Amino acid sequence: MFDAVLIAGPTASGKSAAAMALAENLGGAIINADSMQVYRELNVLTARPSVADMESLPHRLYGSVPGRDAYSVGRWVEDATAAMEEARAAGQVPILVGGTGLYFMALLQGLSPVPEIPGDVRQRWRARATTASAKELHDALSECDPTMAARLMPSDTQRLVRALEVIDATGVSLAEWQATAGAPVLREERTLRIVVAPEREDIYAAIGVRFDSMLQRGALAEVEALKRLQLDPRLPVMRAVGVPELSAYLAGTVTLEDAAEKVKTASRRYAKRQMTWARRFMAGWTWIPSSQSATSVALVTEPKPR
RNA sequence: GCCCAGGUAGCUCAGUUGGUAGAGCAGCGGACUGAAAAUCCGCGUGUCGGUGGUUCGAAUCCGCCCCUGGGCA
Repeated sequence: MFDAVLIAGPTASGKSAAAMALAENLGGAIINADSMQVYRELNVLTARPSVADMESLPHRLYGSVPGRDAYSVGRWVEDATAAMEEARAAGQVPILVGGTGLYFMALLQGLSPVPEIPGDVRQRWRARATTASAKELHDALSECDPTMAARLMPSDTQRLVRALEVIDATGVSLAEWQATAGAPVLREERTLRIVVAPEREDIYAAIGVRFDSMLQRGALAEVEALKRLQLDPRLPVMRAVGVPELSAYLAGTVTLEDAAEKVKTASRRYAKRQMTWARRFMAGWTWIPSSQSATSVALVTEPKPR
């Protein structure tokens, strides 16, 4: 049997249904591998599994983190590792499903052992990034860490900030930290790896339909409740696809129609990025092109248990 | 029916005194190690509504026709 099953794929591809089918067949526990479905406040907008689904089969790491936290790959690897152990202890096969490619990579390759950056250092650079231009950040990085400065695009604010906080807090270049490979949590050959990837036009169509139904099921109320928490707009929850767009509508800046179009566009672009990632890093996985993934996945699992 | 304003990239529109066209958005490709649903990089040929004409040369000037919007009857 496998140590774990990994199911990746773009948004609205039908991964969750595939995971459900598999979990049922194998006696598995579903573990979330999606950076946004972990947030408590985001439910309909992130297409989290329904309450009925979560009750019928074991699910972990869904809505387990408060939006005020800035979650991270590092924390997820820890959480997922613990969740997998719990599943195995209960005699269940861990089935990790989600759209966050980086999370799967971290599990399979491990994360370089970069020390945790103190909150105040982190805050300082992030605050700095809101006032300083990318160019200024890049200049600052060139001063203290020319290696990373040369490696990064001078416009890549987010990575510049990361490089800055690391050199600032540890005195060592992020390049140097990353030169040390991390320890994989899972051995690739002991996993079943599946990419659910329907035709692009099918995904795009599904995205449109799905968002319309999200509106029906209370996406607006969800964003309204989130707004009431008055969280820092830079936090990950606040940047989930749909949150900024629907907030703008609630603030009266745009019509609902325009906001909805924007959300769909953002989702399409996200799906496209996910596909790029999958082509690059998941080439050796089992690709299921059909959107009838639930049944296909069940078939894939039968042939070769090794 | 007449008058006016338009018809240029999938969409919204630029296009100076005629030298065969370019922005934004969309779309496509790519990068990716603790914010990753993030962040960033790259890609612009399209009967310039149609058709005749003027000209060495027409998206640009002229005629006719078609379509859209507005006005007058």
